[in-house]
Amino acid sequence: MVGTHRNLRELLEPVRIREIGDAALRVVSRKGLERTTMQEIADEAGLAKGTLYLYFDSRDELVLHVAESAFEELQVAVAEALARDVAFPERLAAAVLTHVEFFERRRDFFRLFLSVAHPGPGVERSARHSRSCNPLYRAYLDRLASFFAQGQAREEIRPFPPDRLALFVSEGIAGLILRRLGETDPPPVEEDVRLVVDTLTGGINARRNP
Amino acid sequence: MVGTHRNLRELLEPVRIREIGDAALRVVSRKGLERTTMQEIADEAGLAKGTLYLYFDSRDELVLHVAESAFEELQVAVAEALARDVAFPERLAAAVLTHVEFFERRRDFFRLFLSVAHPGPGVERSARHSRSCNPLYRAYLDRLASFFAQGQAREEIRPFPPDRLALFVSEGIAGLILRRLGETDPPPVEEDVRLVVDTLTGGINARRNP
DNA sequence: CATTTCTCTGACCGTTCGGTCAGCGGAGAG
DNA sequence: CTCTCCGCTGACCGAACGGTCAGAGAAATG
Repeated sequence: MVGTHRNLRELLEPVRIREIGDAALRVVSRKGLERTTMQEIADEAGLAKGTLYLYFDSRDELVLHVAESAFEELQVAVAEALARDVAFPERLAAAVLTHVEFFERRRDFFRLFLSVAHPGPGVERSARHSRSCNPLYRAYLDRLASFFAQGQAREEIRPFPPDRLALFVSEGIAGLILRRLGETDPPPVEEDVRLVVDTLTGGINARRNP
Repeated sequence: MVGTHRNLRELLEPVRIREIGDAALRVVSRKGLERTTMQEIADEAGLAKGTLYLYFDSRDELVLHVAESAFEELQVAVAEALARDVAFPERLAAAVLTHVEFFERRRDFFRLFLSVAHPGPGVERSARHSRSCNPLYRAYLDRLASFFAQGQAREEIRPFPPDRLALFVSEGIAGLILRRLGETDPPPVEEDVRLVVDTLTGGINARRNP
């Protein structure tokens, strides 16, 4: 019967895609994006290399798919924190906390996040690795920038270029997270979050009147 | 005469090492560290690939040598700014300015700086690319951290963990520089420097009484 | 049972890269 | 002019990677 075949394929394909994607994420988190090979993803997924090409046209397409999924997850989490209708410093704190906690939960995604955020070469494109996922990081930064712009419109924060500010903050946080992931026993999340939030809200100068 | 031969070799070796190192830096700045090949460095230096191996044992050793030279140059520049005996915010501003200007002058080094700063893989070592240059970035961060620690001893800045603060600031600045290098017409250096310095000294909150 | 129709496999291919080495060619010595 | 020395060359090698494809093998069909 033909219907059975259709059902099997339609049921199997999403499962395989998810299996392969999850395996890819695990391998990337261990080895970094550049050193992740199709063979290793296949081994991790318990499949043969050729099978990967039944569900993805190329390595780049696979990476792009995984990156898109993970970025969307991050977007949703941070957007939720930014959307709460509370005072500005609280929203900022919530966003930073969400950000750090997200990568604490999804350690496997952070390496991919970094690889996507920092485009490999400068001018010369045409890599064998996906360059096309940059827009994902751009979109992520834009959301943060518009948050700052919104605060500036309400005259709650100083008129720095919002995109520059977003970049500075985002990269600073990413640096802390990267360090955390390398530490066997990182300090509590709240400590790093407080550093960022306090610095941003009040600077690093000692309080004259505590 | 034997002396002539000795002189030639002793004179030639440092020159070749410098030529090859400079060529490597140029190629890395164009293509990124991962995509820089020995063949391309050789072409850039006007030599054959085999010649590189007369002066360096391996690709990793070449990269390490170039990274060490460049990091030392950066260290000297920033240390100089940090050493001035002026008030704290001024020293900070000078350091940030020096940092940004250094990479504005030495664009060719920044890509290598990034590759060295962010260790490729997480746990698994044994890459074909040099992992041994991480200490260079660590040393760089330590200097910045001790600057903050010094300020804390004088109770001029708040008691955040100095190494964390250094990391946050350093990565934030690096993000801004990376953006600048990608822009065809970046804003003046002073603008980005002011963003960082003002944020660090006073936070991003709008001044209540300007 | 044979036949058809799937998914899945892993040996294989072309390419790229780090690294090697037999030998070239010019400069100096006799 | 010949011989020796030596910095330099680039063809070559093996390893590793992304990607392919003929066919194995299970499952459904008759």
